Amino acid sequence: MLGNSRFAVGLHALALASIAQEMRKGKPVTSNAIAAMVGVHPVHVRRVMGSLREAGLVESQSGPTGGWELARDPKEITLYDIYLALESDLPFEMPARPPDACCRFAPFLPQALAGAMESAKRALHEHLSNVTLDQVLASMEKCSPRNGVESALMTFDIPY
Amino acid sequence: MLGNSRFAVGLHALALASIAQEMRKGKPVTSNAIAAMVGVHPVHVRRVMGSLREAGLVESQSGPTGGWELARDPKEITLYDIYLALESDLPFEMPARPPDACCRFAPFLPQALAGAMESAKRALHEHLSNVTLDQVLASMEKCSPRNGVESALMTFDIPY
DNA sequence: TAAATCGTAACTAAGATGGTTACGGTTCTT
DNA sequence: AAGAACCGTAACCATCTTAGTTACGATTTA
Repeated sequence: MLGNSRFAVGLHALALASIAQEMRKGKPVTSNAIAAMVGVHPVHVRRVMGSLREAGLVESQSGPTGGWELARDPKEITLYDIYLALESDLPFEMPARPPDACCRFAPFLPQALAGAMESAKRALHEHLSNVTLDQVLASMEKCSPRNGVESALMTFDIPY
Repeated sequence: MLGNSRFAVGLHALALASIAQEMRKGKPVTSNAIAAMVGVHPVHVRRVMGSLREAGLVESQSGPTGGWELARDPKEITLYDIYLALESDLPFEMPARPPDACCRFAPFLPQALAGAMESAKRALHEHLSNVTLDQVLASMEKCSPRNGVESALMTFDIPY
């Protein structure tokens, strides 16, 4: 586990924003709608989306008719972009140890360990930066009957 | 970050046990020694090592001359073995949402999201299961001058 | 002006993490 | 047999993270 749900929430929200953008031009998705659909608190959504906005992935608008919109083409948003916007670091960070607690018999071991952690991060980075939001959405269409998506769109306007 | 230090601590401890095994046949490493070298509390070390023992990676012995030893050849211990022994799951789990909070406009989206998470886990799994403890130790020798390791071994018996 | 939205601070509850102490069980040495 | 050096584990605690909740202000639309 990641310890938190920011990545999953952010990915879900971006997917919703992307679908909404395609289906209801000009009407952004609100935090409340995202929150209800993702199953978390609207304030939590705004916090996550705030990070995504800082990263330039979404834009927000106040007022009625306001909400969240993608700031980029879904083809140009990778899972790594999302991860980086929402988490301080990839997993497999070496925890910083107090200097005097350093391994006393070999300063080379921590270095080798850090190398192993780094290579895990690299592998992950490589994968995440090769999957786009667009691809995730495409996989949704693949695993659902066409009419399933159609009818789903009909209920997109239900009030939350 | 992983949220905790169990993986790093366990990897460090296993590396120490492996080196000790090679250098001081029959004299296992104690929790206290590991704790001092890794920079954490001895009880924390025993907790982590306990999980590694459950996974069959190490064995422990009580009494004076007791301590921790590898239960397997370092060539037969992968980073994935270690990770799995110490963490409940790889990162990128989809958080379980309450059923009635499920995305109401498309049950297919969560499915697609889960697919993206799964593929990240798969990529990570593949990498971790292809790196052995042996390789990590070998990389230590590579990045240190030979006499560095030699002199390091001299101080391995300092009391903690 | 009223309503709907984002922006954010503040507070809280719950859980994770790891340090610390304590005590019992093993095993070796003498 | 005694004592010392280990591991095993429970119990307790402080700290941090996470996310829910409330509240209030700013913005924008109708």
